[in-house]
Amino acid sequence: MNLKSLAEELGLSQTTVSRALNGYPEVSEATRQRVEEAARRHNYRPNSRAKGLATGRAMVIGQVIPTSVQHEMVNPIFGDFVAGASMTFSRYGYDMMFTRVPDADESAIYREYRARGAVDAVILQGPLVNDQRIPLLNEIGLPFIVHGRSTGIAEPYAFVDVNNTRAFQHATQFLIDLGHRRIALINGLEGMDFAQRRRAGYEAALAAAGIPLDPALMRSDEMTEHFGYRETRALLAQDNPPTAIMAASMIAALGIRRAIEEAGLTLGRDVSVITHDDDLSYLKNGQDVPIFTATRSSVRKAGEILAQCLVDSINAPDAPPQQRMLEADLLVGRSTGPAPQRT
Amino acid sequence: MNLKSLAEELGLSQTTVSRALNGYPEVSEATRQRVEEAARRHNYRPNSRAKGLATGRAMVIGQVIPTSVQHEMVNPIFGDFVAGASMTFSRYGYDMMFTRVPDADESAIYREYRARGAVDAVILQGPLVNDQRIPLLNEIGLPFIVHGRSTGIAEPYAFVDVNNTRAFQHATQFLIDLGHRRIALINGLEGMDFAQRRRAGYEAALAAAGIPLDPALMRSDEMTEHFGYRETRALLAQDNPPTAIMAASMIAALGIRRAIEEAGLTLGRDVSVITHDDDLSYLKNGQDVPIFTATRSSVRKAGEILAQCLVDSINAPDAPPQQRMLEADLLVGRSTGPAPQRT
DNA sequence: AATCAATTTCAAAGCGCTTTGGATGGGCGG
DNA sequence: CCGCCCATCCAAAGCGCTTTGAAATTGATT
Repeated sequence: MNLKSLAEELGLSQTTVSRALNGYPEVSEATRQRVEEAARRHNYRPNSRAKGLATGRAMVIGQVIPTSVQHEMVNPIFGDFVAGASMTFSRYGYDMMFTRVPDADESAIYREYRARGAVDAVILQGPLVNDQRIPLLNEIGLPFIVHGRSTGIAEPYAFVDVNNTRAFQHATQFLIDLGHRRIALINGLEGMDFAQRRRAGYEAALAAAGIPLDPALMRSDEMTEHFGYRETRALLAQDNPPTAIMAASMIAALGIRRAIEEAGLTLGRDVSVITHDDDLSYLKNGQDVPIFTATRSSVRKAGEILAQCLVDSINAPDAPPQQRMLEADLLVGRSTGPAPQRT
Repeated sequence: MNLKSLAEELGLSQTTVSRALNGYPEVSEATRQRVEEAARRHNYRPNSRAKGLATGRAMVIGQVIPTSVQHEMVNPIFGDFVAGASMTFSRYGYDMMFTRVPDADESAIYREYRARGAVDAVILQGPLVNDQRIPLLNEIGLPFIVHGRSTGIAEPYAFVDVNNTRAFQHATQFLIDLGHRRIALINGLEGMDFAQRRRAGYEAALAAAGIPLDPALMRSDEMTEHFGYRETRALLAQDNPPTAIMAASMIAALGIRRAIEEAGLTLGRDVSVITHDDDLSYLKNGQDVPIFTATRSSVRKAGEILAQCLVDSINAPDAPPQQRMLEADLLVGRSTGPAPQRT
């Protein structure tokens, strides 16, 4: 069923039927009713491509699937983020489209998106420090919003980010208040902007307490279970092992816990751990009482908010870019306790 | 840059330029070179919507984001599956599109996809036993392929699935050979087809060994860390606790391990665990030696294969539906050992 | 009854591409 | 030198929608 046959059946012109369905005022209420009824009866939906061609809008948001270059790892937050964003987008009639290419040459994808008119805007995931994708997108004129931020980019851009610095500063402070002095940081990849900010928060808290930084306590890599395990094992084998660990993700924290227990130590007593928790649906931090003390910020909610910002900015292209900061909650669970007394 | 201006600049007709770029024979090699050079120079790409409108093909594959109805949980395999599938699709010029709606009324989405002509085919995730989405898709004439299978559906349909029954039968057999007699099953949701098949494999192995089924050892629910933890805790508190556990997912297995260690027991010595491992990029089962003995089958590879099958079937619509079975490997790790002697 | 404005409807153009059904011209055999 | 065929190119239609500009209808006003 297309517009033409629907119009013929109703004895109306395509114009009138189109206007009736799109809520234009210049069509009588009686006619509108009649058209809507017929459309419903035939389950009529305007053809996406034809509509897009006529309006010049794709009603599609693009996203390059965020994989780390190193191990081709898909970002574990991907599913939940998309679930959140997609919820909002579908309410406004947008579809989400994903692309992944072998060479991870993202700039080529963006240029292609633009040239093909495939999308109205894109979401930029996993921003690096001084991420050159941002000037690129501005240059080619493809509207976008960043999930996260990029230190070192001067030009304005829209983003939704968690206040990582503050979250990690508070959390580290919390450990210091518990008497910890040897606090390790198991962080994400150095190049990632969020990792820099978390480290900054960690460092700020230590500095405020007059605790000198110890590079031997700071590790960063891709946030896998194995990374958390490996580094914790190494940390605990040191001469002067940490009594507490700040971790950048739940998944790494699982490995941290494994290493702690394997060493015959008890989480929250011998070693305290605070992790960032993206509140992933498949990896809840315990049921009622959190397993880990955590800085929590729902990535799904971030997706919803980001989608809303993007829709708004598409509808008001001349408005300045929206910038939203989300605060993480510090949830106290069973993985933290007072620093053990030196014997 | 569009076809028209490109043609004007070259002093050719749109027809010729279009043919040159699409590899038709009725254009001289010299002209083709000239056209291709100009297209490259201007970074010309045909507008997706215009091309789709003219050809009647969307070059888009749809997928409803697989969330469990119960807890709105996004399937943790989502990211890796998409990464795999998207790889293949992009090679053939297909984009992937995702939709998620509040009410999870998938049938409405499929009807809409069809009516809008938004996609050429869809991927069906997480099939249930006797999944009614399959007859629905056949009825509305939307090409599709199932990731998994659906017991009880008589009509033919295309699928790519892991041989879950055999995998779990072998794994259970492996435990039996190690002397285990009390083997628990921590399975996915009952309604899921894969859960039924895994249970069938488990039951078959027990039956073959003459071990009676004990319903007290069989649990099923959404495969979260907490579920694994909770049920293992309960199992270990029983009068006659299991000496081994078959688990349906790595994430559940993490909770199982937590419960075992919390009970002061040792994984692989006091309690053996075998889990299914989808080989998720962010949750590798150890580095060199697997942490868990596991039935492994890469969901990313499944995505690649499934995408290939779907592309093939789109290109040969009259061929019978493709059905691919993947075998899981049994990887022996450190989570299994001989059954402890009763004292 | 005639006029005018407002309301309602419509025909046709246009979005950017593919594809059908010619048109054009050069090379070849007769 | 003529006619035919093949290689090469093109004009125009069509995909299904929106939107412009104009026409038809209605009702109120003189």
